[in-house]
Amino acid sequence: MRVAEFDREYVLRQAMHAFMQCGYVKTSMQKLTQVTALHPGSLYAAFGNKKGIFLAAIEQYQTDRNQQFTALFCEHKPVLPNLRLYLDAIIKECICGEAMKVCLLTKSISEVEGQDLQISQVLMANLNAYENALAKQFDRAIAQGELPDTRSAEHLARFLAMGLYGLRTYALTNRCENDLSQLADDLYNALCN
Amino acid sequence: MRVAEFDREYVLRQAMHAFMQCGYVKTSMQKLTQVTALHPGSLYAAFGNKKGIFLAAIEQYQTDRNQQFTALFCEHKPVLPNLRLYLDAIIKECICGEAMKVCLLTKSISEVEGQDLQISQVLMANLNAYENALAKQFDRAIAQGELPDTRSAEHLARFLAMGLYGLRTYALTNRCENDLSQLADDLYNALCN
DNA sequence: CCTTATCTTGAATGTACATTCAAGATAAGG
DNA sequence: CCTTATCTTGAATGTACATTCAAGATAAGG
Repeated sequence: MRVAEFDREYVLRQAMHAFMQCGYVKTSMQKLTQVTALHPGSLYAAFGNKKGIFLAAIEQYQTDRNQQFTALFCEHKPVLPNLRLYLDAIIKECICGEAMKVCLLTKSISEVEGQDLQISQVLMANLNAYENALAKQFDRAIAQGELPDTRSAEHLARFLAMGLYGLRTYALTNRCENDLSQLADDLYNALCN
Repeated sequence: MRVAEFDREYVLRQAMHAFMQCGYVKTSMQKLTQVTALHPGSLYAAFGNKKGIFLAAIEQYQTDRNQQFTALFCEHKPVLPNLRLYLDAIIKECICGEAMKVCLLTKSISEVEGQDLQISQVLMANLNAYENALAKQFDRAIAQGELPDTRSAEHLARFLAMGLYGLRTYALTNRCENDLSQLADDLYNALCN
């Protein structure tokens, strides 16, 4: 007879950004109450515990990323130019100092791998889904004759996923835009030549 | 008039493995006393605090990796076959479930980036040194005619570094040896073709 | 307007942790 | 063998943290 007041998406996006900035362990409940403007009791009522908040934030992250992805790789258009745009967008994220420069999924799996099986499995599932989404695009590119069928779509997707994980990590050591753009070019050429 | 009893290298390697497994924050002093078989007082006397232990462990890690690297890429031999061996060695590390499957430097920079400037800078410096070591090898490969000089050694080193960071992260999501070997092949071909 | 189920509040709790320190142990110099 | 500087020991300390819970607030149904 009283309804929850907060905006779940807003709360989860705030939590998501905190986790991207500080990681899972280092993001304290106190910090989460600050960024969400919710009191501990409310957070625990809504999500159970810190792990519950984290898992819900991962879900929100994946939802948002999916939306961004399907908006860019819209059907009826050639794939490769969109891939270029996608790479450029990622470079931009890497350069701006914001939290979005990291991928919550890869950052988190690197952190919790070997510590929390449940979280690891959720992250692996999400990353595999991402790879499959990439493969779908390569499938389309091959079907439309944009790419030869010498390498399978899965093969290409795997390589691109690896490259993007590496690109984001590399950007932590070198934020020179030229160097990063060149790496994106190399990646593109390795896939499309 | 009494000399420290413990073996510094042994202690740091034990600490190093703990940090690789659990990360910086999640490796407790209690865990460090366990794996090093040293009491808190001794660790604090020797390294100041937890951060001091971590920085010393990073130094040990870099020393060990350097030794492994220079042993493999010995002078007087062609570079490219050694690069292949190096890639194979990394794949092996990724597949075995040990702590060595992660790179302490990239795992740590992903964890502490934005939290501790001093540690970040040490890690960045070490990763840049690694990239330079790779560039040196490509320099030699170009000079010996193993590679054309269409791309600079720095350029090739940057791409390989990115690829290896990505490969290790990708291996956390997919431990299939065939897939990883294929990725290593792709990486090699992107550099050498 | 009143009831009541549900939500919000924030102080209180217990635990895990990094760090300290005083007492005890030990090896080198004499 | 004795002295003493340094090392080792491990219990004690204070802090940061995740979580709980009882009291207060609020909105929907009647």
